[in-house]
Amino acid sequence: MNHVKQSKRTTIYDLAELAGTSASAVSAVLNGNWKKRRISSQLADKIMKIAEEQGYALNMQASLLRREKSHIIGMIVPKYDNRYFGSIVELFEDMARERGLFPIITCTRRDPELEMEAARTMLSYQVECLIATGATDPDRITEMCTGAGVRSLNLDLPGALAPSVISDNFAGARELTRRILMNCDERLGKKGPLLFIGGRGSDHNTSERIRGFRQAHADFGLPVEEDHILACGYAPEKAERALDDLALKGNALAYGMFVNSTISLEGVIRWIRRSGRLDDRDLVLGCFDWDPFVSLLGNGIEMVRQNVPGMLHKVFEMIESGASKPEVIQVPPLML
Amino acid sequence: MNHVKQSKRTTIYDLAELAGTSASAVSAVLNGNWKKRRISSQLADKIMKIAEEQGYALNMQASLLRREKSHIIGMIVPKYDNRYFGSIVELFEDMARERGLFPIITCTRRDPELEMEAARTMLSYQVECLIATGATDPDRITEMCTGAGVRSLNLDLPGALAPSVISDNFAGARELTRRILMNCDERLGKKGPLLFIGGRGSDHNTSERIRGFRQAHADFGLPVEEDHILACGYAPEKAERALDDLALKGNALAYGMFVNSTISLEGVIRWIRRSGRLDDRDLVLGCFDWDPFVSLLGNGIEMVRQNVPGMLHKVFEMIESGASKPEVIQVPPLML
DNA sequence: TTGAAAGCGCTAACAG
DNA sequence: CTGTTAGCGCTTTCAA
Repeated sequence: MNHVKQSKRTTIYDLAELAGTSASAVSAVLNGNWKKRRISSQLADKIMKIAEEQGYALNMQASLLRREKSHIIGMIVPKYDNRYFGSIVELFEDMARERGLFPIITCTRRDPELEMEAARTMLSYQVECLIATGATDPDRITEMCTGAGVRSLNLDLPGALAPSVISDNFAGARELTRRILMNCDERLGKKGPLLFIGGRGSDHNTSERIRGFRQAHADFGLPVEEDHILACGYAPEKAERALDDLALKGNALAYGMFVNSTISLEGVIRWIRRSGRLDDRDLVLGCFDWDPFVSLLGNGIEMVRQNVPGMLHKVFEMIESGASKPEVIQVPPLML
Repeated sequence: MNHVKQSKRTTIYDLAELAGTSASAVSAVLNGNWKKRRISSQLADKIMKIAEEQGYALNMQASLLRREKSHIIGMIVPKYDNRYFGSIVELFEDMARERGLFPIITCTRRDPELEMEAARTMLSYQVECLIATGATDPDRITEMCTGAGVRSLNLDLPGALAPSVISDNFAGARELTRRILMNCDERLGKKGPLLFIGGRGSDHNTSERIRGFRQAHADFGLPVEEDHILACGYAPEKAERALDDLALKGNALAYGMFVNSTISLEGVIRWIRRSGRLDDRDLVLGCFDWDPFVSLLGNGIEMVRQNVPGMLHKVFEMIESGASKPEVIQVPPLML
């Protein structure tokens, strides 16, 4: 049954026979190098017409096997469940296609093993370049790629072995913190230090943001309360639980919070609504991430939006320039 | 330079030479059919070890060219910018991998030409099956696939030529409308008819939802005001403009709205905030789509969540059963 | 202006 | 238990 399917597929030999010519002529015409081969436009037209009629579709596997370059570019991405990664993927596809590349993307759920498996699979598909977005262990991926003679780049989270394009997390967090502190003062007349919540303490972005958070406090001569830094992970429930724990310990809650992602923000808002401990009019929030609904939440939540087009332009710039030195390019996020 | 890259790639011939054996033995071992070929576990171990050391990666192109089945499954999807399509893609990848298939996904931005181009490309990559999700012209895609002897399925939006798995839009919309009407009554003491906003009147889902919307009105003995059906498209700005137009025409705005997607809801909420015409306490909303932030908006917005796992299970069930008769399977959405 | 032929890396008979 | 061999469909010299 599957054999039938196979034998049904039209090949260039079929077309050649129908056109009374050779496979190589068909190949040349189909690839648009018929003027280089000085094939008569008569023959070219005839071949094109027959291909059309037969619904011919190239067998990419055969073509790529013979060709020297695959024109395939791979990307791995942790999740599709927020606007940030969604827009990265959508724009990446577009930009790749514009450049005549075929993008393949896969989601690895922040799982190091899945990341490696996905990377290996992409190498099997002969990707020319692999972009590791938000990878938990980018250097292992780079090593694997290098071993196969394939370039790799890191996006969103930096690695030590390949070029990395990331947001300027320190500066962004410092400015966001400054704004939250100002809002606290203006809206509530409070000058207390803030709470930091969300993210993984072990990942570079979170630690840079914590550094910016501390710096902004220092800029105002404010202390940072150590137990108010809650890098509790990304899932909404984790943020909820962390806030519960803090409240249980009887710690005074801050008047303002720096939330490390929209995903964590979900949990924070849910906690606020649920706990009834604080009305959201008493609380000033800021979020290092962007989602259109957040601005509609109506609490004057400050947001930092990562500059996705800016970062992807950098990525393709480096791909095109052939850069492979492990430098870190920081792209300033947009303050909204 | 690229030639260097190529020649660096280890092949099974290299491994065979290093192991002092033949390429076919290496192939068998690497594919796990060495017991079928009764290769000594000694040799098998040796080959595995060498492959590991050399960082060998299969050349999928060569493998697929020779194999009869590609194990590649394709999906086209309109957008990545909302939770619905995000979760479809994420779960689809998982379920495909669980079944030993390699998923390739591409985003076609509701553009019929891009859809066809993407489908053609996927055929070139020898997909065994193509899922057209929310396609603007699913039947053209099916025709193209059929011509190449490839199966296709429609998801989210139905087609006439292939099996389709969609939400039960009529029943969902009817129930959602009922709830909005009840809320209007309970919260505002109003029994007036609702406004329908968002979507494309030409697409099946929207027209089914409008049918459910009408039916629910009929159930209550209410009229539907024809100029209150605004199938203005999906983008937030379109919803905003449509509401502006309606207001400009001096039409009385409804007390309740049926919003056809979260994307449209963005525009609706923005319009409400901007226009100052109505405070959101005076307005009852319902949305045929789900987003975690919407429940946090605090206006008691009713939502219908499409049953993504349910739909994808149906999809894979049909793939596995080999179904190709053009029936439409309706999966009830979840009422939240 | 065109065709014949080699071979990309792999798999699956088949022949030991 | 293992190796040799014939292609999969295509691109690309090379020869005519």
